[in-house]
Amino acid sequence: MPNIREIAKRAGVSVTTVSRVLNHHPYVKEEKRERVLNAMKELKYTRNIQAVHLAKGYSNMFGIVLPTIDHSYFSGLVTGIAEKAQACGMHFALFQTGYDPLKEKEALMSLNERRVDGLIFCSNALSDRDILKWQESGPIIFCHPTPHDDCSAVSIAHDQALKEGLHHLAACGHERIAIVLARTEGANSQTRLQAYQDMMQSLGQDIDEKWIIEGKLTLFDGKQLFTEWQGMKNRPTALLITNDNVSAGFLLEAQRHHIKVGESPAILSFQNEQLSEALGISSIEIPLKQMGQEAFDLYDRALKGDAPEKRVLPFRLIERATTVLQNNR
Amino acid sequence: MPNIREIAKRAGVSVTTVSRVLNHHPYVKEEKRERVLNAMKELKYTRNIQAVHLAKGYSNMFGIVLPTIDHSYFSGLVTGIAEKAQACGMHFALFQTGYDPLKEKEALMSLNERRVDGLIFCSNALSDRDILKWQESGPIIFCHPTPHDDCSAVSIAHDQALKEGLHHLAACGHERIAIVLARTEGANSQTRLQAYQDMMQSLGQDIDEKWIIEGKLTLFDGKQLFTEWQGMKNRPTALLITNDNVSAGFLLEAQRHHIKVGESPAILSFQNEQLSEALGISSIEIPLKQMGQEAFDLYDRALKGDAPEKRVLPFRLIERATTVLQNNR
DNA sequence: GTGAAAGCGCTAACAT
DNA sequence: ATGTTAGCGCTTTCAC
Repeated sequence: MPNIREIAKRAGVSVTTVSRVLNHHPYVKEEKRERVLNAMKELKYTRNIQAVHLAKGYSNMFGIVLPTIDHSYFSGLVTGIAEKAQACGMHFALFQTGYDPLKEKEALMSLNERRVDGLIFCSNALSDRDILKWQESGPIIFCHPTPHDDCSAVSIAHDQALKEGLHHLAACGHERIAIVLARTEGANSQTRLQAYQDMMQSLGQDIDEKWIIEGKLTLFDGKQLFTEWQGMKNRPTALLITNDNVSAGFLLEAQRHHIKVGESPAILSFQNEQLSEALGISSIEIPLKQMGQEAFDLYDRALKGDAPEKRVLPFRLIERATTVLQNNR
Repeated sequence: MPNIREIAKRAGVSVTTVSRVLNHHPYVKEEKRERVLNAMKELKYTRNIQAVHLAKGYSNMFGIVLPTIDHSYFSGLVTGIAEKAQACGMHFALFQTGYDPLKEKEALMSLNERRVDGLIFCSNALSDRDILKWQESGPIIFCHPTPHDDCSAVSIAHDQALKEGLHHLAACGHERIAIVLARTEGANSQTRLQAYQDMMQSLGQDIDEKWIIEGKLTLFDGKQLFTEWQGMKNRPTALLITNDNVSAGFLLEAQRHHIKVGESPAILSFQNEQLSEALGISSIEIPLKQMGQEAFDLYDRALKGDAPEKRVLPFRLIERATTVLQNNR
């Protein structure tokens, strides 16, 4: 593995010139540039990126932090981030946390010790505030609404989407509406629940505490949810489910049990991936790819020193078979 | 950002001692270790991992190369790899290629310039042989059967699984069986097709060239496949589909068209993710997580200089509703 | 335009 | 046990 010193010797120039060629610096005579390029070819030179990193002080590498990549929500988000990153010649490491605060801290450690220049949090267990303490080591971007104004974030207007969803269910004739969340999150969960409670109150509907269901993320969780729903004494007639996989699991399990259409609860989902379209599940579209792209853009701007920015993306309610006007309730 | 020199000064020791403390070297007096640790705390020291990488010559970082993370096959595989990697304190970068050879080459470049110590290829467009040329820069692992004996690989016995699948379909009374592949791959595709052809011949069934279908990877592709199937003059009565998402798309589209059970073709799928269970699709289980774990293990061993190794994991045919005994064909 | 030389922050002989 | 010192391979002033 030759280094630039050897290339310099071979080409009869200084290491500086070699470095200039390497970095496309303009001030190099064409003739010398050629000589250097040839020497590189002959010696099969490849730069040692680690040395570049040390000398420059950054690595063009960032980290994506998420609970698990094995879920369409997050893999969709990552795909969007990756597209843009790749176009900029940036690389990224993946940190899977399983919502373990310790693992999230490891990602923050990687930022601290400069393994990555910055981090994009797709979802986090630690509080946003705690995470932002590490910002002096590099930019941190969130993919959910966050109240802190010293950081950039991208998201849809979750509260508004939730309200619109409830509105839709109400318009379909439902009053006994349950809400199904992915997990118990700190601040976000609170605001969402608040929106739910406000909305239900305005419908004049008391909330059964069993109607607030948390910790549902996968298809399997959705199947279980159906069983739980069956076991409820005070069954909701509609479910607002914050993830397509859960909705699909619920619906498929309902079908497997040959639940009659009239008896199955209405389902309004979030995300709108291919699966919910194929199953005819009404869903509020979350533009994941775009969200990922914007997240990267925000990261890129933060790197350049731009001021923090909040971006709110549009959502769209897509009506399908699981939410239709009810007359008999 | 203090460096070890400053820590050394503050603690009244040499940089070597600081380095030793940092690397848990045994030969350090407890008292000095304390002093160093204190100095670190006081100055809020964190090591610069880039400098460590340069000095050591490796980075404990590898790359995972795949067409897209936004597919349950690959995200499952990555999850398995990540679990093991994380347990070893290793990090990884993701390279999404979309089966673009140029992008695969970029990943190989990253290996070459030591951004990563090695690569795990989940699936590749370039030939295995071409990829292996880069092995002098670091270990390369494949996640499919490969004939080259200078590399490690993990997979299930694809050919055997395919044969067992065809056997099963034949046992259910099918003779006109189509095969649906993810894409036109070089060597792998050939051997699979060979297995298909051999098997069909032994069934005494001529193959309609339209029964060999390629380029199907997603749920959406599966929906399209149904339409294509409907349009065929010489319709197969059974489909061997190499991916659950495609199978699900096909089945759901069939259901949407109210195809009667007897008229819908039998489906035997591969992968066996939650979705195929929920939909009652017969599927040949591919132990993705385990495959990922083994892939990492192979990588780890290759790093240590162990000899290349091929690992073949067990598969399992799970019968469900889409493959049942037919009497009327 | 070009080059000498001083880092970047850490590791690892080697000497003591 | 501990310290001195020479790298690791590149970038980047600064002077010419």
